[in-house]
Amino acid sequence: MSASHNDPDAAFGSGRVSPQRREIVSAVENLAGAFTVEDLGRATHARDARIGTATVYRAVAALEESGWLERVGERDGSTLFARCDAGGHHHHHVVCEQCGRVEVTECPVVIAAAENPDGFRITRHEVTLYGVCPACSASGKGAV
Amino acid sequence: MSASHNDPDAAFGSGRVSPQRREIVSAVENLAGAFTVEDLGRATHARDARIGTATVYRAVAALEESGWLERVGERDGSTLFARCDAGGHHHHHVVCEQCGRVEVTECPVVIAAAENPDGFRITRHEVTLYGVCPACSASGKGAV
DNA sequence: GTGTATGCAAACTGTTTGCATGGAC
DNA sequence: GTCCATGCAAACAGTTTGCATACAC
Repeated sequence: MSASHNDPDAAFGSGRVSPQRREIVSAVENLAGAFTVEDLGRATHARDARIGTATVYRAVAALEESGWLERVGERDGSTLFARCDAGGHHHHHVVCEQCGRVEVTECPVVIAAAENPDGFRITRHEVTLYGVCPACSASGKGAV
Repeated sequence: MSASHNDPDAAFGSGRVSPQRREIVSAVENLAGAFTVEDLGRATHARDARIGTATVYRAVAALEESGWLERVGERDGSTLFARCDAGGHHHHHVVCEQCGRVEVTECPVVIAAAENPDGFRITRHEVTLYGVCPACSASGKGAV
């Protein structure tokens, strides 16, 4: 089986898989949390210094396209991504403000018809929850 | 009374008020919806062509600081702003996807303790609702 | 008179794209 | 053999900043 759930090659769906892309996928798996493209580029460079920025951006775009990565928010001016295997089902993300850990959460938005301000018909929503994960809570540090 | 709720001078709080800033405030009031800094710059230029981009950015920052303007989302790569007089009370925004009209809405997020994924302690959330306002609904156009 | 807002242009940051080359399939 | 992915650098968009000048207070 060349496409187990841990096979980097599976992440790109029908796209081609190069050694660089394998490194990028592997780096994402080691990051284990929300990251910017710059974070990922840095992590990837630690493994192979010859991988260019554009390659990382293009790989991230391909991974997002295939559904293996998801946009989970933003930090400063940069987009935050995270590995996500929630598939097509409606969900949102919780991001730990201390370690960046990301978990999938059920949709916490309840919109009562009476609350629709001025009769807006709500078509979609964007939600990101921020919090502190159990591990960071246990370590006793306050919010940064 | 030099600071009625319609007095442009009041918008800047303790900041100084120049003719340019008055024009900018006035332009915001005419835009009446979500806008980018570029939108605002264009509207302002229609009134006084000599107002520079940096001035608009700085004025927007000052207006956001004073609470007169609020960041309500983003469109493409640009930040969306809108006039907001909800004061300090917790609220969110609904943006009409057709005309850009913005309304304040009560917080639609309900987080049951049992739903906190893996025991995250939720500290804050970002929510933006998108929809179609009554006027646009009435005009019968489908979503763009 | 003092200090802040302006205007211009240059600088910056995150991201995308063009093009020639190497490699996946 | 074909076509896609790479790498480099240049291009880009949105936004910020430096500096001398004008003006609000």
